[in-house]
Amino acid sequence: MIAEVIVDVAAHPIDRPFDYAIPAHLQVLVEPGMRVKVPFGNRKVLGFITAIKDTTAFDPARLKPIHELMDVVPVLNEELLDMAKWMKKQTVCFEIDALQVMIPSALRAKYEKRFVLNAPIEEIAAPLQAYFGKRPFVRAQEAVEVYGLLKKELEKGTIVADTDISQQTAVKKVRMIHITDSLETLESIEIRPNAKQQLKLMDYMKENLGKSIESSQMQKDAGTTLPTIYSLVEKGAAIINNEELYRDPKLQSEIERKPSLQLTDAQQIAFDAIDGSLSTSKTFLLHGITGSGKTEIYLQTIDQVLKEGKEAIMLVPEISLTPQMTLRFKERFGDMVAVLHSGLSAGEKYDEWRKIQRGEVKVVVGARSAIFAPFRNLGLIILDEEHESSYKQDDSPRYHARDVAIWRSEYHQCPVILGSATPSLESYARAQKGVYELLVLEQRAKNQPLPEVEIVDMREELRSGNRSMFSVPLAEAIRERLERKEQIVLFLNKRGYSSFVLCRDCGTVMQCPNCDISLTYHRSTEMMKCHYCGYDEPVPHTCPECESEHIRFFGTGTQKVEEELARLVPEARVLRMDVDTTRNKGAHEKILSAFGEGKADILLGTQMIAKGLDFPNITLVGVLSADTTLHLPDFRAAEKTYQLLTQVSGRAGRDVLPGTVIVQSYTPEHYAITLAKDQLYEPFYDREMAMRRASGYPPYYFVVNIQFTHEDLMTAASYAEQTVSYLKGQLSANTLIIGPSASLIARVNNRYRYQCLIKYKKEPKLAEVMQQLIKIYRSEWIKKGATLAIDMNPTSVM
DNA sequence: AGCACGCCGACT
DNA sequence: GTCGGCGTGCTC
Repeated sequence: MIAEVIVDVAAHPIDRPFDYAIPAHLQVLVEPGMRVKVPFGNRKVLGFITAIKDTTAFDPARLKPIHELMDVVPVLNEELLDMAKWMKKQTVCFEIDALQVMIPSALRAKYEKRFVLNAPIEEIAAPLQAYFGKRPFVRAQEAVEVYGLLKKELEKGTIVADTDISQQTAVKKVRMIHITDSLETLESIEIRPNAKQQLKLMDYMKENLGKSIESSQMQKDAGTTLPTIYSLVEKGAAIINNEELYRDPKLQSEIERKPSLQLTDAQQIAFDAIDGSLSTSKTFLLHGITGSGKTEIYLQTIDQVLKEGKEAIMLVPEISLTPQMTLRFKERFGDMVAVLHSGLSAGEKYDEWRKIQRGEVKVVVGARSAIFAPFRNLGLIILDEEHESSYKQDDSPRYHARDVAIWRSEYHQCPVILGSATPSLESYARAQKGVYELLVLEQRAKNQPLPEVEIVDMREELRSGNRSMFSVPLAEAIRERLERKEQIVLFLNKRGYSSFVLCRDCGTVMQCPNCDISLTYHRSTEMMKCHYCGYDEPVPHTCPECESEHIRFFGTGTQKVEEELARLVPEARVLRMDVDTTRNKGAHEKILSAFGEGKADILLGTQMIAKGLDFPNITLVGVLSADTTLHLPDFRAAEKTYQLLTQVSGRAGRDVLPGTVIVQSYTPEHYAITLAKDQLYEPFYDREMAMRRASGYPPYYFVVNIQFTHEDLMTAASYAEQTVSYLKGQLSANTLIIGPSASLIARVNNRYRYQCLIKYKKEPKLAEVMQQLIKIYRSEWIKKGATLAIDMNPTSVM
């Protein structure tokens, strides 16, 4: 028997199966989808078995045997193995990357170099002996200072180098003590009268007959020690056992289960349409304005799927995976739900994943990667807020969860629901063409009116002498709400709004030495930081160029707004929510719940507050500048602005109190802003589609972005140039090839970035041409230190 | 990607 | 003389 293995080496020449002999003792155990340790060249690596076969095209005499089997149960099933092959083609990634992204990071390999003793310890140099304590090895990291000595031993063969491979996080185990349920057994046990500890523990056990208690807990409760427990275990009072434990099993039973809500007529129509197609691979686009009750439709559809004995995946963007959201699912489905989000530790994610793999849960709620949940009998996939760009992974494998969802729906013959108040143009266009079935919810579920939106022309404000970031109407509205004890949300687009340091004498803005981007001022740490490469340095007191002391912090970060707000309304209690204040685990939730409890009047934040904020007392939403996303050099700028404004407006007036939204803009006449005012999606769609058609962007054209980086500007440009002329020769005449041009941020980490763009409608040879391009890159450019990244269907082209 | 093999300059 | 620089080639 021979196994095809995809090894854990992400490199072009390695990106294919390698055949290995399966040793006799493993032959009954091996299955595709299991992880194995295999010899590869002169080292050992982890790999995935993708197939098992009887013959090989390779010289059978030179086959190496699998070194070790890592799993008893495959971590990937046949569906996911097939999908990896599809992803490799679809996204131009390494198959190993596709496989790795499907399993929890805890299962990914950890390689650690070690020096292993290969002779009695007395035979090695004396200074080295101390490094090996009782262990037969030292980690290479621990022994850097005696590297020279080690090298000599390596030559003698008294020490050998080795790589230890393990998975990153293990299954958590606890020592459980199962006390016998028979009082007679306990009473028949003889304990010497002077063994006070044992007698005390015996009393404890008699009180807890038949119970299973964690040993640490028992030690605490009974005031005893582990050896004492062991002595009673030996006498037959209890059984000791190491057992698997799920990390933090959030006491499901404490969450009160809640029944379904009554659907409105509109919800019912949408529900019926989906319910009638549960065994087809149809894709539905559920277009419902904010607050129209999409979630209730999801919940009831999932309920139907569960009744049929199938499973469901519910994807949400990471930022809207709030405790409120997960609570809602747990209330409905109890312990049938696993939740996967970035706030979990690797171990916790692994545990949630195992619940799915073992069939202990039937519903998964999670961010992008939850689309790979190893369900076997999938009945429904939902992508809420389907337009969100976070559904596309921005490094390899650059997959879009929507595409994976549709692939899985075909595999399982189950429907996909794409839900959004502001669908992506791609999805809406498909719905128009009848590829997806469009379902519309036009009314808010509680029938509240849409909030009133006022657009303030900031140019007027400037003209009338108001140079602050708060327009007169916004400032007034804020004061008014404060008086009425209502709550306010102020929203600041993060992009383009980081604070920087400017010298007022020479005009210098502090730049990152490694990247073409200005450094961002971080007040909490008093550091200047580069958001691209991580470079940081202390805030200077004088200008680094002209040594002037007239330097000032410029720009409008949330911190800056906070300061100005303090001058405007000193009495207001302000909560700030941005990357700085939410860095710690759970900080996000804390801020939100504090705001919900009315501990602050104003919530000030970036994108992350645009989602899932559902508090009845919010009656004013202010958008400080709607323009920042609008003028980015990206074909999706208008779409993103429209989506953001709609999303943000939806935060106001969600309950009985009517809401007002004030949007400040320097280009208030732009259609993305005027049409978002009344949530006129269709007109926006038509306008934007016309723009896309004219400029040759999705959904009219497919786009591929190819980016080069190199230490030398001219080299990067030259490879991009060569690529453009190569592509022009290979691709069809009506395909547009744009560039090469420098990327928006032309240098990151001291590497120059050049890119070119392919826009095509039909290009049957594309995959092949990309493979050819990779071959050229591999055979020539890679050696010269270039990198190449191909992004099929990028969400943005900046 | 790693790692070994292999062929030329500055040190004990 | 040797240590070590990184070019080249291979990995079932």
